[in-house]
Amino acid sequence: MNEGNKITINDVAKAAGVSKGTVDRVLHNRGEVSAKSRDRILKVIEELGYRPNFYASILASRKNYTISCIIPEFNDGEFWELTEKGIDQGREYAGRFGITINAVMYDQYDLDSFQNACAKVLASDPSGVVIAPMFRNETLKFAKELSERHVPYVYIDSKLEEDGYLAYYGMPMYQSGYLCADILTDGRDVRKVHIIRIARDKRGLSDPTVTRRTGLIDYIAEHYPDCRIENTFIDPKSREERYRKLDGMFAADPDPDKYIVMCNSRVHFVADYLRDRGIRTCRVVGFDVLDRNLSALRDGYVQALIAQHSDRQAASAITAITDYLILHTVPQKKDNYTQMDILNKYNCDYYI
Amino acid sequence: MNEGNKITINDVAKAAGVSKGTVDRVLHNRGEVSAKSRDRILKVIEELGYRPNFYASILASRKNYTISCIIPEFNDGEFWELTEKGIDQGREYAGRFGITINAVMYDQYDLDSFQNACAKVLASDPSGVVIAPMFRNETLKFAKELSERHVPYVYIDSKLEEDGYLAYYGMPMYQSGYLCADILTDGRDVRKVHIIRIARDKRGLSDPTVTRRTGLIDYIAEHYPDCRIENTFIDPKSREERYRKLDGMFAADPDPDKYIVMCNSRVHFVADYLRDRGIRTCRVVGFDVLDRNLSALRDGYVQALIAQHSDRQAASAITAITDYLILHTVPQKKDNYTQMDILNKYNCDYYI
DNA sequence: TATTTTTCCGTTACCGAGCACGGAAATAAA
DNA sequence: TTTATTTCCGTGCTCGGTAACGGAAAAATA
Repeated sequence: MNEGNKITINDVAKAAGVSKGTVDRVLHNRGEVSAKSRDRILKVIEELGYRPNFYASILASRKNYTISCIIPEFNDGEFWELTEKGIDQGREYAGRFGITINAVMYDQYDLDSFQNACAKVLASDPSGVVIAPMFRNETLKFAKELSERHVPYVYIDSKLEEDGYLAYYGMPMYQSGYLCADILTDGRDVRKVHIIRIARDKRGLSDPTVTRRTGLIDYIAEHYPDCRIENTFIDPKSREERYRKLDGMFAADPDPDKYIVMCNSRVHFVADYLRDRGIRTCRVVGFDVLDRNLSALRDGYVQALIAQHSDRQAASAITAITDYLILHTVPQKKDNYTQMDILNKYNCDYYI
Repeated sequence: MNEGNKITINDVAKAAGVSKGTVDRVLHNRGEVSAKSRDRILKVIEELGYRPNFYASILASRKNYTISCIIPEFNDGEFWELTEKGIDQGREYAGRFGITINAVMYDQYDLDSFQNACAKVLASDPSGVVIAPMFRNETLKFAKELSERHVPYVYIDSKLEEDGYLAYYGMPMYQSGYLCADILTDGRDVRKVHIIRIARDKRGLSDPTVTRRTGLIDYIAEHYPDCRIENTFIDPKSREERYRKLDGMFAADPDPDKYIVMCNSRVHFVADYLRDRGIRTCRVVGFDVLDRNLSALRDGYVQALIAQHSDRQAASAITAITDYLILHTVPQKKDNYTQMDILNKYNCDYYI
């Protein structure tokens, strides 16, 4: 609202008995103001409820703000593509305030790559940072550096156990696993659940879906104490390997009505297998709205997807920093858990 | 982006060999410009890719834009409350551009009240209008008047079969009914579905949920050809009357495992009844996230809710008009169907 | 006390656009 | 041809801040 707020910097100056130059100096902590007039001006600002007009401000100051976004690199159709879309949305908003957004990608399986990305961003002297962290220690170090430089930063996707960040936007991981189990079992007489997991070759990598899997397992334990859980590891790089593993899984379990779940966005691997083998008797649930997952959903090889608007997470992160830089406002809530969307073949086409 | 775009009105003036005053005149069609220089200026603007700086613009022009929102009035906890929240969000966005939002409510069961609201809005000479229409003919008349005055207007919730509107934000009603039926039946052996409907005393009112009910019925017919559908009408004003009707319904149908659905936001009526009667054997599905519906969901008297972000619809509508007024941009898509959210007890707490 | 150095603050020229005002040039009327 | 009207356009002030510049007053030093 700009209505009653017609108080300008000149009004403040007049009321404080100084010139607007002096008021501007205290507004921006530019020094060269005596303690006495500083206090007086501050008091007047308070009393009058002065709020600077940010159009005038942006117009006059030829500042060049930059927000850097650090996210994992990706191929077409992969999870992080949606995040990049959100960055584009954020760019549009921030662009209106003359803020430049630049995205820096890293290999989420390579620590060096992450370090490089962080170093590059630090070197570019950003006004704000959005980060999707994958390596705990490195991120903590990075966050500390940002804090010391008073650079605001926002976590997306996941966050760390420190509290220097301006905000966090992500999904409640544990609950998403719990929810997923509920949808998978669907009140039926479930005796066994197959969790398909990605075989991770490199050690020392934090698996972001472990919390989710815990939620899943807890639900099963609470609601289906007699239900067995079986893990099958597949290789994201090799189709043949995957098919061999899944063939093995099907051979070992004679029951054709299987309950299959994946805790990450790669459920299309399972769907492809089922399609090729002509298997339609399984109930399959996975996560995230990749194109390949959606078509599996439409074709009936996947019954449900749990989705999150990771685009909105990124966009909100950029908006938060923009508002912080321009309007000097802090997000209403620091930790923002985005909703968990349940998609099936009847509502997925309207998911935007 | 404002980066490469450093071309100012002065650059244009210089390039066209006129003064900025003249450029400004053609920019705002204020006349008093010869056809010759007009064309030249237009050409230069095109060539240079000039985009006016809207900070400067807003700062200089002391215009007073107002957007009026016409929605049904409501009591605490009712459906339209969420829309009003969205209006507040929109107000915050629009407020940044010095735009005032004012909401005008009407009695959705009273034509006169709607007419009054429209007349009042027209009299206030708004810069833009957001409307949730309930009365077809009156709305058409109103829309025509707005078109003639070149006042942009946006439909929310539902729209009409004319195309003068700037945008529309709402739920796909038919599909929501279809989806609802899928969730209600849930792949089970359903023989009978009870639709609980609100008894409408006044005639001539368009029931916005009729399309939704059609989708519901179509799904049943396609997937459960032998399933019977039974309608029960209840009175929103009288609890006793409702209980009598529902008692009757339960008495007439001996099967305790009933499938019950409501196509509007009042499913809490059913939940209250079930709670009071201690009935936990039914599967109940309804619409919209009222507080009373949510607690019914948590307590297990309702199994699922189909929700829409009607707050975002309103906020988007206001954003669209704001951007149209300030940035002179038109929404990417004219018809925007918001996603249908499936809520159960495990994800409803994260629905925001 | 005279001089140098700091501290502190007012003045002023912008930023990019909107618009009122007044006047020159072109046209119409005398 | 002179005068009255139009048509058309440039000038200059404004909006609310930003920040460089320079100078007066106060403090420090000689």
